[in-house]
Amino acid sequence: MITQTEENYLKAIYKIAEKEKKSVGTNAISAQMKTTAASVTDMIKRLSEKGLVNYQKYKGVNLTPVGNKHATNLIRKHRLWEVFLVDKLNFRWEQVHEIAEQMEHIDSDNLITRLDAFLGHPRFDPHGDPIPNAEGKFTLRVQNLLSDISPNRKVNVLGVKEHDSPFLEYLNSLKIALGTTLEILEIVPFDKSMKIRINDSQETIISNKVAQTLLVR
Amino acid sequence: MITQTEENYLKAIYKIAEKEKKSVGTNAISAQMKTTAASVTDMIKRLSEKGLVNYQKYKGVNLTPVGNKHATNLIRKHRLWEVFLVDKLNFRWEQVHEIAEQMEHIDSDNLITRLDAFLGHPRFDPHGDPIPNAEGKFTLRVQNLLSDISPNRKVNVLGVKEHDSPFLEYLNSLKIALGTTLEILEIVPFDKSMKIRINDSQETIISNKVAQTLLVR
DNA sequence: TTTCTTTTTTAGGTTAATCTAAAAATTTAT
DNA sequence: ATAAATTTTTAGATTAACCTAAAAAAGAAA
Ligand SMILES: [Mn+2]
Ligand SMILES: [Mn+2]
Ligand SMILES: [Mn+2]
Ligand SMILES: [Mn+2]
Repeated sequence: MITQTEENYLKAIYKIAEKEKKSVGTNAISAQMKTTAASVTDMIKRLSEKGLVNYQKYKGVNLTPVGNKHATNLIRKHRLWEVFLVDKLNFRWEQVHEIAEQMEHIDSDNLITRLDAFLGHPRFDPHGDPIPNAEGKFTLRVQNLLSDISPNRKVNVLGVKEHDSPFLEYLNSLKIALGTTLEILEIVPFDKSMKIRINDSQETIISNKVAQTLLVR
Repeated sequence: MITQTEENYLKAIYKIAEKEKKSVGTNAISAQMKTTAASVTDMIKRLSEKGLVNYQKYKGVNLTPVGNKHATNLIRKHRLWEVFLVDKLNFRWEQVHEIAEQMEHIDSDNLITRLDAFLGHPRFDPHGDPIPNAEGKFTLRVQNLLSDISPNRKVNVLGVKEHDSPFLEYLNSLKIALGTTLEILEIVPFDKSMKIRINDSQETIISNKVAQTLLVR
């Protein structure tokens, strides 16, 4: 039996390990989970007892194969529920993350198998994130950060790296969504801000920080 | 903030109060919740602190209006999710209760409003139980126990009073579902068992205990 | 290679939710 | 009305998940 709290820790560890390939430190986890380092040490011991992480004092943790499987399954459930909320219940992309945070803990393999079929086996969620299959394998895709694209090129928005509601609402206000076409008109050398044309109509300037959160091709 | 455990207690108290109109005793709750009487006393104090139940030592509890609203809302969520599982994900009626026990705790009014619309504002769940509206009002309906119907009458199955999976599977094996027509052919005086014809075809004998769990009109 | 800084762990404590065993109150039976 | 049976509460523990403050280890800088 894995508790909801333990599941949240596993997901946090997975997400940190995703970017920093080395072993995951106590402080990084406490930041992600918004708890104290002391609480993390407690929990790490419990996860280690249960065989979900490998742990050596002062050396940080790594997910075991079992822990990794569990973490990817949580991500699978989270993203499938997000698709459900957007495709079937007409939520907008900035509204679904919080609800999916709760739904991902529902425990029923049968439910997820059926949900996946009901949704037509989606491969990406409403933020463009890949949905791992039942074995935990992710679909790979050619994608770049908008910030790495050179001027005078036209690209399509595939995803966003930030699920934060205010950020997504800002994109809404710019009429940027998944599938939107962006043409890079100009890059200001000083701060790397970009002048872009959105869907062949309005022109705007976006900061480099924003360009770094947009995945395109 | 109401915890999942507190929610489960509220629902238990509601269900007990539904049949026995007087105040709900500690033992009745401990039986329903499968805990000890001592644990119930602890929890009752907490619920009372939070204004969800009225409590006097040794006198049992009653839901306050706030507690009652919360309980009916849980039942609303539980039953709506059951409809979703059966109508949209093609689960059978004996498979959904356990999953709905988990889903009923998802906290989002917006979600439930949209789910209700997505399902076409259903008024009854897959077991024939009424779904309270957002204000907690139940649809009333003319219905009787099959055990109270006299011979030579034809009735329709409206609901079942037992959600237990083995019992529902037994009904499946008899080809009895919601909407099924039953004709009472004969009642054995000794044990009140009934000879019935199901959907104008097979004849069977069912015990009085079974006849007492079937709601018909 | 000391010394300073940061990270991590330990020590000790809290709250929610549970338990068993024993005491107290209430209800039922004689 | 007293005794017996039942119900309910209290007392005292346990476990998960958290916290603060202090100690210890590891890493970086002087
Ligand atoms: Mn999300
Ligand atoms: Mn997402
Ligand atoms: Mn149910
Ligand atoms: Mn039901």
